[in-house]
Amino acid sequence: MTSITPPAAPTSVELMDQLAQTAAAYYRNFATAAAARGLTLMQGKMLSLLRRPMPMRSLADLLACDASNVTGIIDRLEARGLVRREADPADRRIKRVTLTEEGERTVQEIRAELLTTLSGLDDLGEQDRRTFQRLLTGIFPAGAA
Amino acid sequence: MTSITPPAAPTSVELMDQLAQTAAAYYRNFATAAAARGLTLMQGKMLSLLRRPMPMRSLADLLACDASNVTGIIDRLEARGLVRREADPADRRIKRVTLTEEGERTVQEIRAELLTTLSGLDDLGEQDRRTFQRLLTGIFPAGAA
DNA sequence: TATTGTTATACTCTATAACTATA
DNA sequence: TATAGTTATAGAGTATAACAATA
Repeated sequence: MTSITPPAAPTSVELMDQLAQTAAAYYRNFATAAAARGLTLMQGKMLSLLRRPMPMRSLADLLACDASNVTGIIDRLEARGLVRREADPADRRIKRVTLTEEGERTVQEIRAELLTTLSGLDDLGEQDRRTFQRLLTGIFPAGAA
Repeated sequence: MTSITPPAAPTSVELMDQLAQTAAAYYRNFATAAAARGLTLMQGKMLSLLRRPMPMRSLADLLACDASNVTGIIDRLEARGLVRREADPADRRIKRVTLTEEGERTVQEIRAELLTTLSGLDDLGEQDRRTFQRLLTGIFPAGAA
């Protein structure tokens, strides 16, 4: 046998553990970028969701949390001038949450800083980028990701 | 031009957004598995770290949080009989946190349930497994992952 | 002097339940 | 009746500061 044995492919459990490490690192870096602007992780996540004006209810659904939590988080973001509550002309029960200009700026700063911590992404070739996207989208059953 | 244009490879920003989705899905599933045993996300994470007995201080470092937080979380896990505080014979300042038998069982149950939500992993071939591991370990700079 | 762990404090996040305004 | 959002409440996570015990 002169052939070189390739390294064993990782098991599902090993991949799960690696995914846990990566998910933890992602949130650690996200929280750091948010904290640099005086925001908590949840406040930063909330801002990141507001690419378009959205009802409080939708934000609760996206965060998979109770609607009552959103009230407090939006309260604090509004007090800091990062978001606004606007009336929905079509349904007066609904309040649309909108980013202010400072809110937009803050989101962009957080995303830019996070992107620098993900420097490894820039070095990937086209094939790796396609594969990575396919793998990331495919590991959780439809609807869970 | 009769050739088929391949789909454009995702940009770094698109991959970052996909990673955010996947990280969120991971913790959502983890929290669900922990909640099924009456545990919070942090309590579940703490148990998962205890593959070996560890000083409180090490747990704080691994969770990237202040040491004072660990006291409360371990208090609640100890009150439920899932962990024990043991003296370190070599350094009496240190308390080693150890899983009880029920704690071990609980960790294994959570991991098993989480693995079923990651059913997509089982379908990956050897090449995809190697690539996925390489990509997950490479996107954060050394020390941040 | 430095380190480990705890306590006290204040703030944030979280789910539950009850409430209002609107549909 | 049902839905959107708020309030009140209690429990959990979080950082800061101060402390006791040990190194």
